[in-house]
Amino acid sequence: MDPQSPSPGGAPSSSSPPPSQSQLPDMKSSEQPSSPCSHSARSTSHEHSSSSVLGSDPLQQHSDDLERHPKGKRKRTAAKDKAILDAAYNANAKPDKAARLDIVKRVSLNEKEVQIWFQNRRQNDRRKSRPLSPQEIAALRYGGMQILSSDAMSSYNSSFSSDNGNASPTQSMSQPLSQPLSQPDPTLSSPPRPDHAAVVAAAAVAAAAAAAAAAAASSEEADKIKDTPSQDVHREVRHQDREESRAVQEAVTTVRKEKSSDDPLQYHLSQSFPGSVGYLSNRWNPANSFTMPSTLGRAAGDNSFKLEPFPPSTCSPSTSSRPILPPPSSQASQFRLSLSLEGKAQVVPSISSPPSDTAQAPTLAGTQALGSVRRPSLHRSHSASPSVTLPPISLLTNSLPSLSAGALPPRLTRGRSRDVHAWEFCCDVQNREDALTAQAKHESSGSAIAAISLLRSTSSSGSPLQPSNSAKRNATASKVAPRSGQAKKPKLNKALSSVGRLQTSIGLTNKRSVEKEVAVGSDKVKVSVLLSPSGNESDKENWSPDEEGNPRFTFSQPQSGAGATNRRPLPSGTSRLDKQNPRRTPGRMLQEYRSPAFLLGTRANTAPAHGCNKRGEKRGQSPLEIFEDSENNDAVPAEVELFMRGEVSPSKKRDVDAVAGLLSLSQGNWR
DNA sequence: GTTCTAACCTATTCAGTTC
DNA sequence: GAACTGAATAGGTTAGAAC
Repeated sequence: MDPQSPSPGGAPSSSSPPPSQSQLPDMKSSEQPSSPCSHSARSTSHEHSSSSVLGSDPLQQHSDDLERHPKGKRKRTAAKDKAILDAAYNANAKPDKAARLDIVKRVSLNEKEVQIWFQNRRQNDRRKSRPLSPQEIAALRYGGMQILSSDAMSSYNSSFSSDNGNASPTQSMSQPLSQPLSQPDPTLSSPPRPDHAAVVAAAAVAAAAAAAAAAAASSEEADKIKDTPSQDVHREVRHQDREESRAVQEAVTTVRKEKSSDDPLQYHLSQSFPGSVGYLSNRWNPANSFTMPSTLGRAAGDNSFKLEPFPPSTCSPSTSSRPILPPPSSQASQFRLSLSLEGKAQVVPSISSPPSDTAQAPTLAGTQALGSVRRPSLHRSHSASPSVTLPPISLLTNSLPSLSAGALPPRLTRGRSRDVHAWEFCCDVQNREDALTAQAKHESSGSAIAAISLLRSTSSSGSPLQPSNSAKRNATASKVAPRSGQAKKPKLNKALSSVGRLQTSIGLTNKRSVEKEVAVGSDKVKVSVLLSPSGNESDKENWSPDEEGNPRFTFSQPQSGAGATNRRPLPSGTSRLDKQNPRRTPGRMLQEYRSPAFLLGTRANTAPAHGCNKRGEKRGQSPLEIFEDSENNDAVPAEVELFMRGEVSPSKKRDVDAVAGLLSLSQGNWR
């Protein structure tokens, strides 16, 4: 009304016009009936708006058309009008018709515009006031930590969702493997099963017993952190006030800082909180647990990987995290691969170590130097004597070093990073295998085939050679490996990005890409690439490798029967995917399921090639060969290299040993 | 009970403004 | 030019009144 009526130009007129078009329809339905009354009032009070509203339609339309359509410009509410509207809104966010009319009188806007303004205002307030989602909160606060939290979340959730089928299989897989050697290892059980908090809790408890003392300090910190998030959530919920979420968060953060020392009890309370809050708190807790350990004390504690994720919600952060951490580090022995499968295999790990390296690498990758890390990861099998296993790893590392040295260290610290590393390791393994196979081929056949394979491997992308996939893959991989720095880096990048976004749809995209690639070419190279990306998505897959350092298991799983065999790969993959997804939309869930399946399939394609062919050969031989390799490796890394190089069959055997060993262990050996 | 009207909500688009 | 904000629209739902 007031001055703004400046109607002249546009406001008033504009106000009238806009309604004309948009409102015309509305007018038909709603206003016309009421028009009589409103008209009178409006006409009296507001000529501009009333006129437009009332219905001097022709005039209005003309003006509207002229004003709006020409440029389609929109008028912005004048400051005065806005002030009036704000006051009115504060007084009553949902004014009835009478109130609106009253407002219209005081403003240069017509009733419809006022109504829309209130609608938009309410909508805007809702957006601002609605409580932040845990993810949002995490994002705001922790930023980088989000990933971890997300992972934790994903894992945590996935555990719930996937518990059904996957968990058991995973457990069965992991347990048998772990049990013989590492029954005492809470970590082994826990890692494979991010599934339930209960399991995690149990593992955490066991681990806690061992590392209780050390955990105390860190636990306190973790509790503090956890507490803070929960508190924050509560506060935010309380504050649903119109304060902007940011302001609230800031306030919360400040409060946290002040209250850094909260009782662990609060943590529980936070968990107990109903609804979103509790959910948030839970997330926070897990996330914190994850983050805290890594961030707080143990930057170096590679072992934390597995452990951290597991402890998630249920377990007290401190206890969970620490117990977990210690076992992996201490346990990290190379045996793990062979252990479960065959009693001999346990010792064999040295041979298996190469394959296991991949697995190990992921596990340890986060933790420490590549070589050392890998070995420890392999060592998971507590039972396995670390000393013996180490040599094979070194051998493996020899082939790997370039790759491992570069990228691995950085991410090892975090779960995602694990995944990435795991992938890398997987790739490395392939590379290793590739190198081996390539060498073997070159040496043995040395013929055009090897050269061709190499060429194809170099060309990688469309390599048609699937049949000889393992070899070719290896060749490609091997070639890539040296380059691997390059090729792998990109992969890593993908993984990283995906990691960052685990929760987000990105994972889906990655999966899709993977699927497509697989479906199309199923080329070895493509597969490897896919794997790396999947690594992101496939925290699942990564998990399997990471936890047990059994990427191959994952491979085998797809083959063995994505669903049927409850072995890790599927369960872990599905469960995790599911778990992560569960949070997300069901649609994602589905996609993720698919993707996992595809991924599995992809891997299966890759792995199967290795495992299947080789298995058949090796199963009979595997043990013996493995022992030989292991022994040789143990004896002298150089000898191992010699094996790799000189022995064509041995090189193949390696692949077989690694893949087949893992597969056989996971499948045949186990059962 | 059905239909109509008015109001509301959510999601989205698009223009305007700011950096 | 990108990002943000706000105005406007479209589709849908619900409650009340009229038939």
